[in-house]
Amino acid sequence: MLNKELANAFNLMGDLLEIQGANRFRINSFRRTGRTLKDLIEDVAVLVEEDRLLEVPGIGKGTAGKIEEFIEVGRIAELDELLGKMPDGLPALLDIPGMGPKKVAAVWKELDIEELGDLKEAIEDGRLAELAGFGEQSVKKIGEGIRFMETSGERVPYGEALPLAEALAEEVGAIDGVKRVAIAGSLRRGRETVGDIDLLCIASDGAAVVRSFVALGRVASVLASGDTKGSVTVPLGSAREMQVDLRVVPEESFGAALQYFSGSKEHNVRLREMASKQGYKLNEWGLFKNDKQVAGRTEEEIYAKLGLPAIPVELREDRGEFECDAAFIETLITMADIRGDLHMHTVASDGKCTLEQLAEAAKGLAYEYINITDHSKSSAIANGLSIERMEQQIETVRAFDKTFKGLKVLVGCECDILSNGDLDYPDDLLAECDIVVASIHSAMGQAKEVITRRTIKAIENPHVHIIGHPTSRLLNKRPATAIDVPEIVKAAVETGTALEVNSAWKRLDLNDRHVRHAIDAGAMLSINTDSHDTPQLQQMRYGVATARRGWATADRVINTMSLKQLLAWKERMQ
DNA sequence: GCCGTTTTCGGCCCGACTGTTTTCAGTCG
Repeated sequence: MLNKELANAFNLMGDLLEIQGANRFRINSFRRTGRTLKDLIEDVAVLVEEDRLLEVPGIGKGTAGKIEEFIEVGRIAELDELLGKMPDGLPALLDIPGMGPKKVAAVWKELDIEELGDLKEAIEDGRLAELAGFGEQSVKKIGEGIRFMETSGERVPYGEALPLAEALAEEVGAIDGVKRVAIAGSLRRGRETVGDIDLLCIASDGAAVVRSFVALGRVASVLASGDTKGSVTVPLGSAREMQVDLRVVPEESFGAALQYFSGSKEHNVRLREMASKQGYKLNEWGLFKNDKQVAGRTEEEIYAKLGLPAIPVELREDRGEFECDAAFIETLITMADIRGDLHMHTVASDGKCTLEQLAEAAKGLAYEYINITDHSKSSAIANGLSIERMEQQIETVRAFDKTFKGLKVLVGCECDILSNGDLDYPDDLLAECDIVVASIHSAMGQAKEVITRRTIKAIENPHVHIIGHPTSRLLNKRPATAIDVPEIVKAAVETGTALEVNSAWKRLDLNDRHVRHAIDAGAMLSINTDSHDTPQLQQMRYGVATARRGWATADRVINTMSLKQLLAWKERMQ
């Protein structure tokens, strides 16, 4: 919580300084600190206590002092001072597309605009259009920006944005003269949520392609339309809109453009700095030495010229990826490593399909095994199985497995971790299962110590193999519980219990930063779909992307093991 | 404000699009 509060404080300081027209490098520095704090898994107070704050890249004497000040007295004097100089509602105006620091400062100083409502009034009554530098077009654009901000709302989950992006990519591919289309941006990096969709294509006549793009049937409004770039909004569902950007590049620049528009911004800034130190210039058109292009057709050749391995796109967040070597990259988990899925539900509890349907669908994915995990008795809403029904389920699945060809069907359960940390089934019943997933589905509001202790108790049960969706968050719906992730990781390392990377796009739990922490600490993972219907088995790719973002290697993921290895791993645990 | 394989001072990524400008500033990614 402290990390987040501090991150917000530093970001706000950045905003306030920007409106004031302060040194932009100082502003960037505060923003970088804000981002670092948001990314931090460890409690920043622990870093302060152990005197390790200055070891964090981007945090120097100045920002460290402010962090310590905040921890000691709960305030940052400079922030208070800045806040005193301008209205509370002003920084929020920076979020409006088309409104930058200069324009926000102008409307405040010239028109006394202090918040969004004031700005809307000034648009209505024509005062804004009269302001120097704000012509009719600017006002229209700002009005549209406000409308977009109000309808787009929160960032869109990966699993919702990707199908839309794939459909759009297909439409762009059908435009005359387009040779190749790619999805770039945070969507390509596999971020759990995205703000917009970035598309890239090869074509010689950029202007013509952009004209066709902004005229596509599903386009709601056109934000920009030039010779190489078009920017539009498209509806997502009934009430929301998403921004979609298309860039058109020639074939020899495709790799450079793909690299550039895949980001992240932070990764690219570092890469360009590295290029510049080696006497190159890097931009979206290629890598240049003395104005001569030396790379750019593929991403790989750019990284190679700069003496770097081909850094996988999921790692490009400036979280240490420039230091990792090619041998490590080879070992990162891929979809091809996945041999089975260990968490799924049938009609016996709250699933929509039968055992047979799941097994057939999984066979189609060329898996070696699946694990059937219906809910336990306390999950009444999910039609959890009583002890008697669970005993019956074990017999049913075992009998089915005997006759089903081409895939091993294991029998397990998703056993509730009760509010006191006890499991919902007795040990002797759990012992009959192949793989047991234990998850929290109740009392999610417990205090940090309570819910952490509760989970550790389940981790310590020798019949539990996997902790399902450890933080219980639902993207944009329900925040994570107060659980102390470093603590449960520590316990899981000690017992050998695997932590789940739940691949359902609404969950992605553990998230990428948690995975990175778990991997660094030596924990084992299990990437599962938690499918309640056969199409959901396809969501494995979201979990694998999340695991890659957390630097997970295949040898640390239990469902990359062969069936024999998996069962041996399980025996060793006990 | 941060940082160092030219550096403890002097840098700090780079180009496209737009609008209101008559040559460029602001915004964005």
